Amino acid sequence: MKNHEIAKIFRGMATFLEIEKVPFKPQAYERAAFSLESLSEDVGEIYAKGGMKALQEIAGIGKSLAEQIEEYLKSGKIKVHEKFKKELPVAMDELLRVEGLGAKKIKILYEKLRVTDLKTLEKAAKLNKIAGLFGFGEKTEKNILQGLEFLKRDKGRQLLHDILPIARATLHTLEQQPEVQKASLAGSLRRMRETIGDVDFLVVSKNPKKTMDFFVNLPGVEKVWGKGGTKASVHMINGFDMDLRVIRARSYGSALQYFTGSKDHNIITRKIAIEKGLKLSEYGLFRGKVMIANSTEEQVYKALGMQWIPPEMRENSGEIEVALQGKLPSLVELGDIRGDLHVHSNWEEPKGAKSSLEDLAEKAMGMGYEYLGISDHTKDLNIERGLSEKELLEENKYIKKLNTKFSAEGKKFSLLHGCEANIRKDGSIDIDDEVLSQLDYVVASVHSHTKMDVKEMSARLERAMRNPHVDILGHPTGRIVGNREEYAHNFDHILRVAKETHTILEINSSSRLDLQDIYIRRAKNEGVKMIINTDTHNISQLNLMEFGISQARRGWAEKKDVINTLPIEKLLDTIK
DNA sequence: GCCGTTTTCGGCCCGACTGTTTTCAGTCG
Repeated sequence: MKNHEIAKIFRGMATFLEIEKVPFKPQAYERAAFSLESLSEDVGEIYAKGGMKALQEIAGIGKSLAEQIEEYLKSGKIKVHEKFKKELPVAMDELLRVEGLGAKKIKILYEKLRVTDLKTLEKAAKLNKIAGLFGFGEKTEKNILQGLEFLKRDKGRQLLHDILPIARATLHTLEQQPEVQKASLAGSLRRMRETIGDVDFLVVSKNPKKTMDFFVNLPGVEKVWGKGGTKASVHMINGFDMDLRVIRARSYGSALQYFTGSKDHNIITRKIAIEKGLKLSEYGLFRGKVMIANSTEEQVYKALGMQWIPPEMRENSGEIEVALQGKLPSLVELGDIRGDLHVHSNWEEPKGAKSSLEDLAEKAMGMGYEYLGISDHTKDLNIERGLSEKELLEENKYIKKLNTKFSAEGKKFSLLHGCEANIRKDGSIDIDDEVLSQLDYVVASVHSHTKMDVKEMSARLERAMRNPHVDILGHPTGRIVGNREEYAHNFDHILRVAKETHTILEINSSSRLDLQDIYIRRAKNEGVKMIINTDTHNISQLNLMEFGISQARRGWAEKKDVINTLPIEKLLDTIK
């Protein structure tokens, strides 16, 4: 897809124009970049099909930008961009990551000191050359050095799974403070993004100063880098940032709406306010000086003429249009889930750390589940000591015995028995059909030979999905957030075959988060059913379900799209 | 540079904080 390449150039153009102090054009380029990135079709194809006219139908693209896109498609370059790059040949992306450095300062640093990247910046700062520049001072130079230090340890965006527990613990200690009346998570964490840049807290406090002092002295705080009357920001030793905003109780709703974002979602909501002759800020929705709505998010959205939008949807990917029409989907919730069908037990690893079937069942019952599906690895996967046909059948017998016991004890709970079979290189399954047919269900996953080309992989997945015993395609695209790229695949092809064969696509709740939200949305639109599983390898991971739920919600999935919201009989019917 | 059923011209999201250029530009979210 050329979309991202062109978007990146447009972002660069926005930066250059900002430096030149050209009014309004930077935003125009930013908007166009964002618009290209959220496009599901390749601009090359759009152009091939409909020419310049089709390009100009893309939001934020007019005559001039359409010409630039055409130029890029034809030559791989855009002249104006090349010209700007020549004028300011610096590693802009890299330098912009330094806290407090923006495009304009970077330009001065280049012109006066020939700073082109982080290395030359550090050198200039250490030689004390920055402090004397016009517009710079001692403090700025010191901040740049500290910014560079932090950048070295900065882990960048961190996994939601790692950050959420820390953030919740911090939220809890904030709530314990006697002067704190209300507190909430905000930002990308409240939207449950896959990765988190920094952690945002919102509090209402009877004593803002006291709360802020408490916050900047939390254990793990390495540096306070901003502290005013309403806001404090800290760097944590673990390499991420946390922000605290103290707000008044009466504007809690508008502040929560504002600080939850996303930025693009907010820009649109503010524009809608303007169209209605109103003004929206974190302090409220106003007509002139008259406050119209501010105490709850519901009030704010309602006054803008739309439904309250779940945070997971607030990415400016069409949610506002739908909310204005009053047609938001009713997203799947954690409470809708009746069971989990991707769970590994110690049957595959008798002396290892995995849990027994009894323990897993007990925990699942405690969580209110109606069923839990055991899906141990199968024989091709040596690392996890996958089960042979014989071992699977033994496990099957044992599970049947346990179910008899549960029912004798009057428990409304069943263990289901499946397996997570391997999809071999040629698309065959590593367990005999005869044995597969005796299980309640089969999850099939790719665990090997992931470097195939699209065509081979498509044929491989198709063959697996066409196996009549395969019910669920496990972690369908093979990605692991921040760790492994998805393998080459054609998602349209996966969807087509899944639809035809009634194969269920898994939403894996572990750090795979596979399917991704954009794929979930496409599966939903095609009517392909999904299942949210945890892929539990350790009993505590049964709790990961909430991450799969948030992923599903970010993909606009509803209860009806997710089969493990069904009672057991209907679930088994659907699988068959 | 884009956009429009109030407009083809005149608008374009909003506010806090910092440091430095004593009144505001740059940066951030």
